[in-house]
Amino acid sequence: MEGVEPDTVSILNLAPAVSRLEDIGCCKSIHGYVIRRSICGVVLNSLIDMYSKCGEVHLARRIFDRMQVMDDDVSWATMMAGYVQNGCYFEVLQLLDKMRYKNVKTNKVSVINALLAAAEMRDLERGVEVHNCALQMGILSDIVVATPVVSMYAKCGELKKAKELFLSLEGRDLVAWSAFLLALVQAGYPGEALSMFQEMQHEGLKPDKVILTILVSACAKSSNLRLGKSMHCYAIKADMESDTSTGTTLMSMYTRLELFTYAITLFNRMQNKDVVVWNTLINGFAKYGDPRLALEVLHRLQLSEIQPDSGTMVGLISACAILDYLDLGTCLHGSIEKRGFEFDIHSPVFALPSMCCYTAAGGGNRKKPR
DNA sequence: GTAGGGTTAG
Repeated sequence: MEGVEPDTVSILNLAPAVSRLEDIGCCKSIHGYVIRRSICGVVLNSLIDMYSKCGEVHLARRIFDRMQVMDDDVSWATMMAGYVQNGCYFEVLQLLDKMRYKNVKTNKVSVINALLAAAEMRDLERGVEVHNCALQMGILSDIVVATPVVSMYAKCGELKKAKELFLSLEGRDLVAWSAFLLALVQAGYPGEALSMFQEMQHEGLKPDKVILTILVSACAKSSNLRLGKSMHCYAIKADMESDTSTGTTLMSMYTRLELFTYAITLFNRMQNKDVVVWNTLINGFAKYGDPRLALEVLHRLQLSEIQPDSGTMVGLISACAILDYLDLGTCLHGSIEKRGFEFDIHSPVFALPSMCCYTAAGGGNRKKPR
């Protein structure tokens, strides 16, 4: 960028690139340039988006609050999207109130983000309000708007309404289907999700990675191993098995259905193992298999470059509970209280599992490993 | 310029 004076157009081009890099330093230098040149107007919307995508939503809000064009509906929608991206759902609904008060018009994007926030807040009343608003605006025929409406009803416990609405939609695509199938699984109807999947196939749609993860988790939850295996075959044929998320869900299904050899094979075959992959195996052994193996996997995790997190702890603590490893359990507990879940891999806590076979409290009558 | 879907554990 040396010697080049970026103008407004350049800022519009630069901001999305910086967002992808999530480089806060770049954000600030662009922002500084904007201030020095007294650039104002709608170009600042891209700065709101940029800061939000870099996780600095309070800085985005500062720009939003200082903007002159407070009646620009895109500014409001961008700010709302920023809050959703950062999990600040309450603030989205606050903005919605303020918009109404100031008579700013709602647009498709503000409606979508208000729906997402209402869903996460489990605020059915606000959700219905925004749904009605979408109806009045005549934008409900747009699948991009209708999909979050379906999710909102499902998350607020109105599964019947969600289903009714989903089935009335025209032009259901994979995203709409995934929202609906997930709603069924999360509401505790994995079997129904699997039968609705047949319906999806009749519409000529083929599952992508996202749908596949939902379906595999549905197979696990409904103990449908036959279908689960056929999903696995599909994943292999569609070259999705090596995908970390898909592989994780498959591993989880196999541990849940106690096919540990399958899970381990998948684990060993996986190229990019993140902490979730490790946790899945640890938790799988702890909950459905031999908890001593969970501790063994932990030992291997220590030798890798991956940092354990709170999900790792969940499996370890339950393994300690089953094995009556009171000393180790107490130690982990103390460490959690003291340091939260930010563990250093070199922490002595993580050296304990390898020697805990010598310190097992024993004597308990709880479930023992086979 | 802003915009709808996912996996582990609990």
